[in-house]
Amino acid sequence: MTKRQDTLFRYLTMLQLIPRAPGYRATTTLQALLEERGFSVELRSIQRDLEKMSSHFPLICDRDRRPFRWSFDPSYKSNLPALDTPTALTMVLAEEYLTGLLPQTAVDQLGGQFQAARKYLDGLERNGFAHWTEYVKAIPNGKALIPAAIDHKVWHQVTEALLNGYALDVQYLSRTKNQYKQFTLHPLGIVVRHSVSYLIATVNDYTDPRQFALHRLGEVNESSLPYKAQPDFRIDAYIAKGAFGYPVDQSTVTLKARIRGDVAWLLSETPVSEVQTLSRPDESGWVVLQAEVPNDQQTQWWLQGFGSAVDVLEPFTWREAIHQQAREILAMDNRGMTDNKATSSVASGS
Amino acid sequence: MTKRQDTLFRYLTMLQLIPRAPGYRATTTLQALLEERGFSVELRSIQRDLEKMSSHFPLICDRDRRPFRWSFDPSYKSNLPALDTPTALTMVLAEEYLTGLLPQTAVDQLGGQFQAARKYLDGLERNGFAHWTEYVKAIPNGKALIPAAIDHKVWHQVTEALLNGYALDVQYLSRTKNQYKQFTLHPLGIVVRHSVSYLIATVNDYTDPRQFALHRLGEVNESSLPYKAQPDFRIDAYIAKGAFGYPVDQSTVTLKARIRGDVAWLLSETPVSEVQTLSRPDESGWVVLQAEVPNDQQTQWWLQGFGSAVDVLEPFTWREAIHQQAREILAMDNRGMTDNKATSSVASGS
DNA sequence: CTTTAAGCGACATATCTTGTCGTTTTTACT
DNA sequence: AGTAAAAACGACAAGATATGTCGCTTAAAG
Repeated sequence: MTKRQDTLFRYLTMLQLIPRAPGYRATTTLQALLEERGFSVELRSIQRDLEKMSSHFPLICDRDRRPFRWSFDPSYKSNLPALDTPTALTMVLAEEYLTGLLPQTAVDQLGGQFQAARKYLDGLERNGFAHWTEYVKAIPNGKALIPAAIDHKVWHQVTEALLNGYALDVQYLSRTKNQYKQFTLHPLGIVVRHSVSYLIATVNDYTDPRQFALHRLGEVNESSLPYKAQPDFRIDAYIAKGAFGYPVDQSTVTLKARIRGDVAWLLSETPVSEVQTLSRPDESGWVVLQAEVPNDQQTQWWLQGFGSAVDVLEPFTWREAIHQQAREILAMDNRGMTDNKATSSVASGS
Repeated sequence: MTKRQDTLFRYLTMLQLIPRAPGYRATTTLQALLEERGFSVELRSIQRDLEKMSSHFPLICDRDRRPFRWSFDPSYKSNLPALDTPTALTMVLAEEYLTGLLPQTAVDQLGGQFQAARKYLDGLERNGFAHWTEYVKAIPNGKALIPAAIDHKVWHQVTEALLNGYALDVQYLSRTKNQYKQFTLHPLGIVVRHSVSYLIATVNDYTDPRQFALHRLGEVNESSLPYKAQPDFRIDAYIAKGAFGYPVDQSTVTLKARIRGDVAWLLSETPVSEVQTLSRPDESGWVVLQAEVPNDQQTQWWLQGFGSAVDVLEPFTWREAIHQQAREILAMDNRGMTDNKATSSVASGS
């Protein structure tokens, strides 16, 4: 009956059934699971197999309980060991976050992992309990926008070209005219901003980097032209210059603000900075926040999102900027109520 | 010399060297790569191995070119096949996003995968080119806050308890008094909001769900008390009720707003809604946006973040809310400059 | 104290693995 | 086109391995 050449695959299957410690699988459990998968073997064989493999893999055996319990060393980095509940749950949460942040195409590439995690959780399903999707949730930060769809091939080609250093012949859908134009691009970098992905590249014979939204790329093919590198290009510097609307300043400023109690609560749980102090609440619950924060647009927008729940005291320029916005909003109010159309030119002058 | 166990390892190694289609590995290439890894075998053996494995794995063989080219079926969901460039890049981006969104403990659990991806990209390194970290970047959405640290064991225990349905004896660090209190929790759900994770559970003999920030949990142990389920609990409904400061309304409203050209550009790339129209820009570049959006706080905050670049026309209540905020900010201005303390009560009345 | 389920050692044998060699097919080069 | 080199393929023999089986030991459960 042992006609199988299956031993190798049984080994593989076994390894994938054993979780990392503190999870474990008893020898008898393993036998049952293997049986399920079409390997019918004596318990003796399994015992032998485990012994044998433990000299090649970081397997741990708990011999204190009688059906011996086997696990992987928890620090063993490999994708062989079976999923455990925490990991599976983490993956599900990760997927929930990533969908909408990364191009769907890219998320799909990790799909196998996520699928395995979901399958694992489905297997845990306990009766009389709602499906696990009913009690596990990630609330994303900020408003969820609808990410632009990127063609599978485009993502593939672009990443390959970038990392292997070759030029691409592309069709790019120009924003202004609604038609495709043909370029040869020399990839310099890739930036994913919110849910839009951009290829940074030089065009044809030019040397200045430009951005190309991946979802605007049509045909993409490896070019026969040689790749022209720009060894001095650094993506950090490029972004810092404000190429993506967020001039990033490496320097920090000291932020000082009065914040409402509920906001203070948030910030005590997730500080905005390593260096952050919150005063005791005053009689009406407001707190003074003091923190070292990056001197960038991003931070200012974040503050602005709190509206009147935050009163920025310093830096003064930030305070002024926020108040300026408020004045502009109110200015729009006056006219907005009477005649929207007519105000366009005035409002845009802000 | 020909130890049996080597065979298992060779098989494993081979599988991990074969990428998904359209990537491929030629038999001879495989031989060289195996040699590198310490397996010196005849080419014949490799040919045999591949044949054998292809009856157990979805391996594809391109027999048109002479050194046969082997790949995995691209739809094969598993973490066995070798990484390819797009996948590796995606993982690196994913890690960049997830760090700061999920508890570090949780991200560490996926660490092995990410590590493998980085190692893969390191291996591609082309000379005369900056390290890949220099040209691959994710710009996170919104301000990055510093996530609270969660103990490894806590995450493990909580997720296990939730999914396997048992009660937990915990020590919870009360926010008000700075001391631990002992509870028995009956897990109902888990919510990750920005970078803070909460366990939703009923306490002792009560039946109302409450939230427990995971980073405030000290000792966590499986309880000897029986688990008390709340079969009617639904996390979506719980969140929708506003438990996390974001009352979510399933209904939608028609948003109508005048937006500045640059904002319109953003929204054309990543629409805020499936149903969205943008007018042609007027003479000063402003555009009228019309979209079906969820009637929730999140959306309003998002709009507010744009400041004066967006002039909400409808719904009128939203417009009013935004203007009210603006007025409050300006009100704080007048007093803020003279005496911060004194204004607390006024401002907090908002 | 008894019973039962696992672990363990030993062994014989069917089965696999692997290097080798000769033949065939394909690719590459002149 | 002709030839040489490379790779695939089939076959085979020897040595290595895997597996069922049996009897004994050990630990937990009742």
